[in-house]
Amino acid sequence: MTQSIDYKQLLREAGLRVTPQRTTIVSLLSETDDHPNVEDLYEKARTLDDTVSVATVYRTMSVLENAGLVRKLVLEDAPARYEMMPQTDHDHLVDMDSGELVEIPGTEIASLLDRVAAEMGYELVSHHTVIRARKV
Amino acid sequence: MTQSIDYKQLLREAGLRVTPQRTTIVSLLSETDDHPNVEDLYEKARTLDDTVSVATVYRTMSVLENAGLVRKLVLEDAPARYEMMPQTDHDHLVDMDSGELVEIPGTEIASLLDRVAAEMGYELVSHHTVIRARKV
DNA sequence: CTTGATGCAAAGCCTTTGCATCCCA
DNA sequence: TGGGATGCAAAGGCTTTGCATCAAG
Repeated sequence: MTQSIDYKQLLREAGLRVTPQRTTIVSLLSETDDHPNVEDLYEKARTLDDTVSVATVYRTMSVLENAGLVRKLVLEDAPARYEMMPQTDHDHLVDMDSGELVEIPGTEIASLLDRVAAEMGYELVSHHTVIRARKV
Repeated sequence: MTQSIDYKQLLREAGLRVTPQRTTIVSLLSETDDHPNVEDLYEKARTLDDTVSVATVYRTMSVLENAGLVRKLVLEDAPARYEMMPQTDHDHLVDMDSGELVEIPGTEIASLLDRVAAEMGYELVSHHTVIRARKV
């Protein structure tokens, strides 16, 4: 059982069509610790399958996001980045000096926001928290 | 002493040049409860001063943001919105049904994020939290 | 086969910028 | 009067889309 098959199953189970392009993109995104943007993914995908187009990367990210397989990270003054939907809930911190994107582990933030939303009469659907910070 | 003068002083005290366009834009932004985007501001400004250009609105928002007078709100799939730098710290909630942007009062979120950053060895510079939610 | 997926290139949207002119300090 | 601010229009960066073709189911 190759890893490739796992990614195909992931797509299939989400009710999505399995194409070589989608399989390539999902495998790249699954196997990186980065939070790549579309250009990153496009360039890496090209080295594995030179038929992939940027349009397909964009369309695939959109499809994957709607299917709940991928999370889109919207940052200021930079193209969106993506990560596979995290198993362990986390938020993000941008190191202002290096530009690095660091994951903030834990559900502490989520549960606070959940409570805050509830207190305002809302049910939280999702949240987006980005901290900009510098190393001490 | 008119309000107009207050806005001019606000600019002057920030070390910025006082121009009719900036004064108009600051007054509009100060007197609204909305969180207008550039287009909103441009259209409103036009009704008061038909010399204002979109480019100036963009440049003014950038200048005001750098001066710490204005906060930029970056949202998904929508142009950035702006608000005068809040006196009372707050975050934002997007009502997914109405599209309305609601302010979340209090510093509870900020202090949690502050602590979280510190625990990771960082000093928080700013944070950006947007909750997407539905009315219960 | 039929319908959705893809590649390509063009278009779209928001934002920035070059340049000549203007005007605040 | 000098340097920053403005208007205009063009360009830029990221993303979406129309259309013909392709291929998954």
